[in-house]
Amino acid sequence: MPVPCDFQQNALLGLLPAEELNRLLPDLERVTLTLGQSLCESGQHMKHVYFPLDSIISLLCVMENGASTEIAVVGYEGLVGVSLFMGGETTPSRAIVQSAGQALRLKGQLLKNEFYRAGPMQRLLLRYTQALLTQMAQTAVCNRHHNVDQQLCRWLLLSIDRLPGNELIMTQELIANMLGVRREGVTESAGKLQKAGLISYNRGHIKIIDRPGLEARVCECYTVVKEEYDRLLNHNIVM
Amino acid sequence: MPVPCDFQQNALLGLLPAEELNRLLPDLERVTLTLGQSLCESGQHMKHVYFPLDSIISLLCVMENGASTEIAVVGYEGLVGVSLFMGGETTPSRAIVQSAGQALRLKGQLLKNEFYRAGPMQRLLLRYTQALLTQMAQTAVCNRHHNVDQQLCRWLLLSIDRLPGNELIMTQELIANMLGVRREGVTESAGKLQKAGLISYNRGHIKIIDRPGLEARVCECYTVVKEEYDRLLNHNIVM
DNA sequence: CCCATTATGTTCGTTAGCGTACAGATTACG
DNA sequence: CGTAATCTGTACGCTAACGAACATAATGGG
Repeated sequence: MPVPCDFQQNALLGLLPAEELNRLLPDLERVTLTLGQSLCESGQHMKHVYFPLDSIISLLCVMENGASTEIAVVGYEGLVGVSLFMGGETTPSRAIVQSAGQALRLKGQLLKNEFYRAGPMQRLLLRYTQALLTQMAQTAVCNRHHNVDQQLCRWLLLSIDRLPGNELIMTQELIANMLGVRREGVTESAGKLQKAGLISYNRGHIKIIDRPGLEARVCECYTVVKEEYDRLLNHNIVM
Repeated sequence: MPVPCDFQQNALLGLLPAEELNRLLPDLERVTLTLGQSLCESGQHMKHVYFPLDSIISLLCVMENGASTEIAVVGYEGLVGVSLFMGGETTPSRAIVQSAGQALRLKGQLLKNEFYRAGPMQRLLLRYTQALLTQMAQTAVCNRHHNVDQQLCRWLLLSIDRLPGNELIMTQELIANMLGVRREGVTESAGKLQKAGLISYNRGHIKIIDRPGLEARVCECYTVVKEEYDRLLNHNIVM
């Protein structure tokens, strides 16, 4: 008897018609992801795709000298492993667990089988991939034109949107890696936000106190991405 | 009697099996694109998709204040309009003709019909979209970590790879818009390249003199993108 | 409880790129 | 041909972010 899976916590799975969902359900395996765990190294084949529940995964572009930048973030609204059904099998980016938690995983081949039925699952995954495209594009322009203060706000909001509570476990060092800036820069920006009473943190625990305040400071990039996700994945879709 | 179309100039079309190609051929319409022409405005529905032949199209992310950054470039190796078959119909980015020339265009609905046959065309377009994802991701990290000199080299190489000759028609002002930097910054970087004997230009005409020299100066981002395109689109693919 | 480890705070000189302003130089066009 | 428009070159002060170095503070394992 299969352990009951709260698949609806993942928005993509929740959008699937019952028929498709029932086909997948027996093969969805619940796993616990730990902070810093790698789900996918650059150029490596993935055995599984992951549907996060309350965990968050960062997609990072890592350069030869070790410097990195987050190009997208994936939570309950998405899945990790689009390259499997897109046909390339691998990607040059890494997938790192940014916030520990649960996810449902599925063998890559089973996802591909479902995808190639060319039914609702395919259309859903493609729209999700387009949303991911938008997030990457907006990250590129944000990296170019906005300062660390704004980017930190964006990053905090994107993260907290994908978590059940209002607290995240994350050091400034790690945030700096994600944003591709210095740790000291994050310390300074975070200090401003704390002084303004928007967040409070100590040693790897960041609490969001005044979310509207953060939204008032964030650059447009956050909103653009959020609205595109809503448009592509959140409304009544003819499957 | 249809005008013969040199469709093979477009690599995507050239990779299609005869059957698929013959189905599309009658509906491919040759058009001339002029510098600066917009093929797609942010959030607007596209009537057609475009398969560039010798033209180049820039995908730009434009912000509220008018500042912009190029997030990807499309030439003979690709097509403009992935959002049509990805299901979102629109995207928040603009598509601007960066180098005048010819393209084949196809009514959006016809492309979608072909895509939904779930055959070789679908698999090809999806792999192309993944290549585009990589280009965007690498652009994001390049914007973060590399200086204008390196980015200009990358931009020049990406452009010249998509052109028949070794000359491009492009002012420094426009390059600055693409890279999302000041015009003066481009003037300075281009001056260095000219002094080093790698390029020569005057008033909107840039000639590549020493391509290996450019490759020696460019950041890894160029190579990563190029190799990923080759891997995804250039080898013997089981259609 | 102590000490090694890890996280955060602060400083300081350096630099790349910005914004602005303006001066030549080339082209387009009436 | 001559004037306006466009393109390119150069200069200058300013700022955000960098790199490096070091201080303080909290945590956790022996």
